[in-house]
Amino acid sequence: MGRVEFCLFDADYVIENGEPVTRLWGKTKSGKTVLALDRKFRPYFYLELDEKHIENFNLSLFREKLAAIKDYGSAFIRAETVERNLLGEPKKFVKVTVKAPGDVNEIRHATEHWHEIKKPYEYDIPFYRRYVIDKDLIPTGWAVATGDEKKEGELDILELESVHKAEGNAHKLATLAIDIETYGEEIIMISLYNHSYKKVLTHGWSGASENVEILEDEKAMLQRLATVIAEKDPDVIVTYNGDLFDWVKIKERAEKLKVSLALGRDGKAMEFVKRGRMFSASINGRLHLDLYTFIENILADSLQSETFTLDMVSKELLGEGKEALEWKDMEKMWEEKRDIKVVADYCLKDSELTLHLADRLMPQIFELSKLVGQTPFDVSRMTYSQLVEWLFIRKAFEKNETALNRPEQSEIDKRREASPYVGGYVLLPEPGIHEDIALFDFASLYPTTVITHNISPETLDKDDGANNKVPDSDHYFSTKKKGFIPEILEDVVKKRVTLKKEMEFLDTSSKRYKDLYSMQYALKIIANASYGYYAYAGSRWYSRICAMSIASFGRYYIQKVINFAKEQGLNVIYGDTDSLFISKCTEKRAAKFLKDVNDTLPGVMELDFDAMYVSGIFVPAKSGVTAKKRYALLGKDGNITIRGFEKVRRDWCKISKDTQEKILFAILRDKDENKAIAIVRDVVAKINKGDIDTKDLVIYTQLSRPLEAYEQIGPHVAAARKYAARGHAVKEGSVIGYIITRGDGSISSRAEPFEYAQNYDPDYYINNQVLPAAMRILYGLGFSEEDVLGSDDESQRSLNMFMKKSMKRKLKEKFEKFKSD
DNA sequence: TTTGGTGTGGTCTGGA
DNA sequence: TCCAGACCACACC
Repeated sequence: MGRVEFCLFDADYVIENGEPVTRLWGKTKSGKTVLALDRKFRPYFYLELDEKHIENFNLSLFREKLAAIKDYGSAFIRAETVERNLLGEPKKFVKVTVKAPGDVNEIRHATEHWHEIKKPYEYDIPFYRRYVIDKDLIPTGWAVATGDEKKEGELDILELESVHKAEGNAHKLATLAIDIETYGEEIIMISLYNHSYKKVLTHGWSGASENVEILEDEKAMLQRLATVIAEKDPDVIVTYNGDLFDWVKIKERAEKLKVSLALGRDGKAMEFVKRGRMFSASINGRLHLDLYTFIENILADSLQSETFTLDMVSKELLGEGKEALEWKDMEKMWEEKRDIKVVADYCLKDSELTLHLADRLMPQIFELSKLVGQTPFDVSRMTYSQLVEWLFIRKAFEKNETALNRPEQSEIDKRREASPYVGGYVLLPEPGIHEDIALFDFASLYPTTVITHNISPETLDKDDGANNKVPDSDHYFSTKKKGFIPEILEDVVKKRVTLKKEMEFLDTSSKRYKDLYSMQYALKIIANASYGYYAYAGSRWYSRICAMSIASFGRYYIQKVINFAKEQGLNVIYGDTDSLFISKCTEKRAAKFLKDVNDTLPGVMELDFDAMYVSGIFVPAKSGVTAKKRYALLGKDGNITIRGFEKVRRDWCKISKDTQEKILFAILRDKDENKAIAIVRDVVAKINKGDIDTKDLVIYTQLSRPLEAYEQIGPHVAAARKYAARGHAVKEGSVIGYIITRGDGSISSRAEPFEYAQNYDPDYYINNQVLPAAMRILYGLGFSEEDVLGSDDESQRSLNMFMKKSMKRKLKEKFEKFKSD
């Protein structure tokens, strides 16, 4: 009997002789790979008993009935009655334990309409996830196991006797990044990269180059891939879009060329596992991380990249992108079998960047994995709602609560039809330039509201709740017992506060700081997503009333704080949902205000001081009143924080974004309006002259639906159609980069995918791009287009196009009115 | 498979 | 030809 400690990095199961064997994949401190097998654990689910029949319920009869289900007789292992909570209420269930995972659904369907049964529960928890939850194991954390050890080939196998979670130090998983290049159907190159190994596999051309290994043909190259993976034996294989591209291609070609790619540690081939509608590439015993899915699902909102290509994301996250190599040029090099080094370097760079991204993102993924309690393979592919949901499911087990069922499609449709409820409060900003701005915001407003007011489906309208009524609503929440979700969130929020406190005293470049940062970031993601989860149509713990109540409390608190500030004679200029801006404020005054406010706030609700800003600007919207959600703030360090303006939107071209930013610097930092005007004139002149880098003219817009589904053909749709016509894959979610070219007809008809654009329309870029973005700032400061452009004929012509006369008059009226208000 | 509501603004479309 | 409203994307929190 041996005892092994290991870092648990993946879990799955296989069926042997019709019975499931749970497999835990781990890595010991000394770097040995462990495969722990549990042959005892069995799948189960619950059947809630109908109250009307509980008195007459006879378990032995029930067992007989179960045993009589046709064909499944041998599948049953146990049926027992258990008491557990359902939405906080104790209920009676039959726990049905079956032989194999595949039996669960069939038996559930066979039994759910029996008269003594009210409803089945927890029948759709995948078997290995059930295992990890029930055994209280923490993936990417440590486990200690006992059992009989044996060796099977290279693998150390442990026939599990027992397994528990354990405290453990940092682990060192061997990571390898992979990337391929294709030409038509064919794979022409594969690059592999880790910290001590760089290799490019290719075939069919000559010319030696560093790190390049030339194989006889594609088949030999794929075979070599298998041997390299076997030799390097990585725990983690990282790709960028491997689920949808690299592994799909590799599998296709391997099948076509009849190469067996036994990449798994159990000798099995890579296979695609179904996850909802998508498929993920899975290699047994190795963790395949596809960074693209993680970035798209979780990080996208916090990135400013226009597209989430490896190049763009690497530039933003690592400060280093790819070498510029045109697709067409690369194809030519392959066709002519020359410049092998150029192509090889290019391919190697992809896997290098992928590895460096993994170094950066794996800590975050692993922390999420620990927090949610599921494997990094799964967690790295989850959306926000799934992360929250799986955390809740795990906590439900711990608290003897029954996990609620996923809604049926009909129920989802019904929920989607519900009209929106009222959300956050946005205070109309004071227009113009302000100085000495203090910015405050609530620390996690919605999560702390949930905790403070015990907002949970099972506390809703329970007991009397007289002292816990929702503002502007008849609903209330019981305060007698802590709710299921408030309890979870309290844990999350408290942990995060503790981490942030420790971080304050650390050097931001230290290892410890970075670890803590990843941990608090994981907690933040969960806390922030939990509010939306209540109102999400696909949610198990769906409660619109809870969501509405949270928003209502939120409005109450921010308005309360705004009013309090005003009573104190402070100058509130703006606020959005959980924040407020106060101008003409000193740091000292801000500190006093903060303390006074927090003295009045109940529970864990807390207002935070964000920072002092030297100045800031709010400008009029098209409507004539000051625009909400659009402003710029000048920090003490001379940096500018820009929100909402064109500068931060991907559907504006770089030249207009940069121009707008320069203007904001000129106005706020240099306080030089003439400089701002000169900037605009200069850019307009350059556009007219053709003195512009075409890259700066590209407008990026995402397709939010399939190409055929559009009622209105906007520029990005028109460009996408042309792109598709040239044989490119265009689908829902694709980001189209296009340029508006010269000619007659609508803007859309002149939108060309930027790779194919032959020219650009200076009028469009002046009148519809640069000027609107620039005037957005300058108009509110009293400048007209004439002031900005001067009166030389060329500019005037542009100007007249920009502002049709009637339009000009109307806007001017609105602006005058707005100024006098 | 796409957490919620609030808000701005561009382009197209079809009726006057 | 002009214009309002619909459609659409993307920001903020």
